[in-house]
Amino acid sequence: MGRARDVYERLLDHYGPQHWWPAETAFEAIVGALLMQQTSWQNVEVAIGNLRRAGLLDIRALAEAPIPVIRRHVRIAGLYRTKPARLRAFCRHLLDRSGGDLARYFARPTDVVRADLLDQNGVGPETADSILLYAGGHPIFVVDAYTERIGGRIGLFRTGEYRAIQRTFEQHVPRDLTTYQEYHALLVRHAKTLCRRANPACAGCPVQSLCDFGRRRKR
DNA sequence: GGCCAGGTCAAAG
DNA sequence: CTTTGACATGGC
Repeated sequence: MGRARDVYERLLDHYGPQHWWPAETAFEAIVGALLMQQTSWQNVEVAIGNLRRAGLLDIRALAEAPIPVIRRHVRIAGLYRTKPARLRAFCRHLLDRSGGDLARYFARPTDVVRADLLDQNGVGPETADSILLYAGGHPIFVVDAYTERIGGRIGLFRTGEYRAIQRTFEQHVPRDLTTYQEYHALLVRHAKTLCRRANPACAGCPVQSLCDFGRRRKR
């Protein structure tokens, strides 16, 4: 067994299941993923609440809404000059791709959907994989800044290349939807509690000796 | 006040 | 092909 899997067990033991992504529906998960970029979840939550109250948490409604209107609701999530347009364009794409039927949209091989997602403006590897994993039910490992930082720090991989990091996890962790969802969630949870920035005292850390911030780990 | 947050994209080197 | 800058708000 690889260490990537061992780390997972420890994080799960320590924090328990996280039940991510915090979204009611698949579409909400998509909106969240698109808004989440480079912002805090708290702001995204507010933005989504705004959209919901305005009746815009709906593919068709969002696809037809004027940019300034969308902007008013999601401004709090930052990057308000790019996110609203990307959000709307994405909805329009979903519509003419599958008539807004998400189940149908995702009902294709993972690589095919992934490629289609990456073609959309504002959708990079992480956002695409988050959407696949949390909205589409596709078992694919999400690599975010925390994954790279923590994983690199504890020596799970050397590279900084997205696909390579992803492969590392997918090779050592059973290809299971819930497991992938939990692992990602646990890494975020862990980063937010103990491993944020350089934490000199990492006592009580669930990955303990592996979580050695500020110092190169010896092999 | 400065730095950062669950990135992405276009322009340089 | 790798690195760098811009994007923008809110919280600590």
